[in-house]
Parts: sequence; C-alpha cells; structure tokens
Amino acid sequence: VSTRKPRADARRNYERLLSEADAVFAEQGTDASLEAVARRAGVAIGTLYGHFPNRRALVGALLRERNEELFETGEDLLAAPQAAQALRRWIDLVVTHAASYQGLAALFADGAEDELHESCVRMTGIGERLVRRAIEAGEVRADLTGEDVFTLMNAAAWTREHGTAGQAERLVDLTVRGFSPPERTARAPR
Amino acid sequence: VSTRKPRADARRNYERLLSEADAVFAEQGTDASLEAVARRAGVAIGTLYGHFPNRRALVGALLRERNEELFETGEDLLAAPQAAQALRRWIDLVVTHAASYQGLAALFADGAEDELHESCVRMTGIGERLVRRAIEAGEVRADLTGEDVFTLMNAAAWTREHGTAGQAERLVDLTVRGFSPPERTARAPR
DNA sequence: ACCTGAACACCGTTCAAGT
DNA sequence: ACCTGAACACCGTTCAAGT
Repeated sequence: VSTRKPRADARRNYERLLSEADAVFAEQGTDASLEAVARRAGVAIGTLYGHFPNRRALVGALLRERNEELFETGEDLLAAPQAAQALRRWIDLVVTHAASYQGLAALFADGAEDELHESCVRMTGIGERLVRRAIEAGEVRADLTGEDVFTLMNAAAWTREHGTAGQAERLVDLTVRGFSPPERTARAPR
Repeated sequence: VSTRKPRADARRNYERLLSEADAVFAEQGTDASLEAVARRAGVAIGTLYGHFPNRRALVGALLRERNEELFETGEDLLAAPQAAQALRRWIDLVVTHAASYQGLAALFADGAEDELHESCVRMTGIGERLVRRAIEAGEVRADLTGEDVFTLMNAAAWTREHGTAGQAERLVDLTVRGFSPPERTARAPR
C-alpha cells in the first residue's frame, strides 16, 4: 500500500517527528508525552497520529533505522572464533543498546504484531543462532535457548534503567556463568 | 507525631482505602488510577491524598501488612539446614510475592526515603544474611552479595510481569547456577 | 493527500470551604 | 480533625474542517 511519491512536506514532517522523538525518548524515556514530540517537531498532534497510529509504531520506526548497525555486528559475531564469548558480546551490545531509551525493555517484552516486534524477532533470531553454535561447540549447556537469552537481555536492560549499570553487568555475569555446561566428570587421558 | 485517638471515620476510611487499593492494584497494577481507588472506597479523592501523600506511600502501607508473613518465613529460612537451598527458596518467595502487583518491581528498584523503602531494606537484610551463611558454608562463590540477590529478585519479578512465569523461573535457575563456587581443583583423598 | 487544532475523556494534585 | 469536590494542569486520541 505504498504511494510512490509522498508529498514533500509529509516526508519532511515524518523525518522531523522521528528525529525529535529520538531526542525526547532519549531524555525522558519512551513514556514521554507525544504532544511534546509533536510540539518540538513543529507540527500539530494530529500530524503525529497521521504518521504513527500509536507509540509503539513511532518507537518501531525509530529502531528500524537505529538497529541496522547492531544487526550487522550480530551477523559478524556469528563468524567469531569463540562461540560463547561471541554470545556474551551480543548480550552486552543489545543491553547497552536497549538502555538508550528508558522503557524500551518493557516495549520489547510486551510484544504485539508490530514493526517493533519485527526488531525483536530479528534480535531473537541472531541470539538463537549464536546459542546453537555455542551448544555445538560444547561451550554452553545443551538446554540453553534463544528465549533464555532474550529474557536475560530484557531483564538486564530493565535493571540498567531502574538501577546502576554495575548491577546490570553483575546480573549478566552471574547468569552467563550459569550458561556453562555442567562439570565434566572425567577428562579423557591423552 | 502520632495522635492517640484518630477519629472513627478517619480510621475506617484509611482501612477501606487500603483494602480497595489492594484489589485495584492486584487487578490493574500499581499504576492504576488513584481516583478509581478512592471511588471504590467511597471517599473523595482529597481524602485519599489526606491519608497517603503519594502513590508510593499507599503501596508502602499496603506492603507493611502484607509482608509480615513473608519476613517471618525469611527468618525461618536462616535456620534451615541447607544454606544455598534456603537462599534459593527466599528468592522464589520474594519473586512470587512481588509479582502480585504489576509494577511493584519498579517501585522497589526506584527507591526513595520511604516506608516502601523500609520494606526493601528489610528484604535486603534477610537476603544478605542468607548470602553470608551460604558463603560461609562454601555453597556459593565468596564474592556474591546481597545486592546481587536483590537485583535478581527485581529482574525476575519484572520478567514475570512482562513475560511468562516460565521465563522468570528460567532466569532464576540460570543465575542461581552462576552463584555456585568455581570448580574445586582437586578433592582431598580420604 | 495531508495538516490543523478543537473536542472529549481521563487523570494527578492542590486547596478553600465545609462539618 | 477530617472530608468534600471544584479547579488547574496535563495528556491520549479522534475527527470535522481546512488547504
């Protein structure tokens, strides 16, 4: 349903809304007043709703742009030599990224048939592949799932929002330690 | 600054506000409309504010009553035979308890000089003693702190709110596994 | 095709007036 | 000493009217 040539002012308003939303959400979190976003973008509130039917749509459009780089790094990590380390690095990256807007973790976790949900799916996909690789390398326990990783990332991002970065890092440290496979009973002699 | 004899209607309003707040928060979370609470309690909104200057105060008063049993169980756990198991049980109890009102984890984590904060302090206190005992028994790593436990409890409670109970349990499982002390290098012969 | 902004509903919080 | 409820500020969301 894409029109080929959006009106020039519409395109400009769309862009300004996105860039002001980025600034406002970074300052005040994703619960910030949408009226404030419209005001700062210099348009009426109805214009904002014309482009984005709800808050999730606005955040979703915002992340589509912001996430490109993150996803590329994620793909690269799939080729990194140490599977478990790569997984850990991915977790740290996403947690840091998610903490850029306060409230984002909740939007991720709540889910809906959304563009925002698309971001989650892509994130989960990369996480799942990283997990599978680490399992095959015997570097994490065999029952670890992509969902476990998704859960941890959201929980840690939320902890960053509502606590210190240190607490969040510590949570990730401890949980990732729990990823390790059970102790081997005996080591084969050489 | 406590008056000895509060007026009978004031006392009744206070109680009704507490009990309706419990119901409303259980249904709609701690972000629920305070007007709705007042309405259901049959008092004007100003009466609610007269008794509780803000939302945190209302939740705090609510928890003071609700937590008594929890804290008693916590004290009992300090005498349980297996230190690490007791710690784990404590975590599960608090997570379940905290999940009774959606949004409670955020109120816990955000902190302030509050009655609500008092509940957190008592919770943290019990957690710290359970951790110390488990460290002394050599059942968890020596660098584990009460704050780690507090962080995990909040993160897991939040996960329960914004996901499934299964995800939250899994997060606790994995993290608690990370509590374990590093593998012993050798076992002393008998 | 898009934008405007008034309109409606709802809420948090305060406070002058009552009893 | 406590309660009432109007008042103010603010926000989300819709939609008829404009261009």
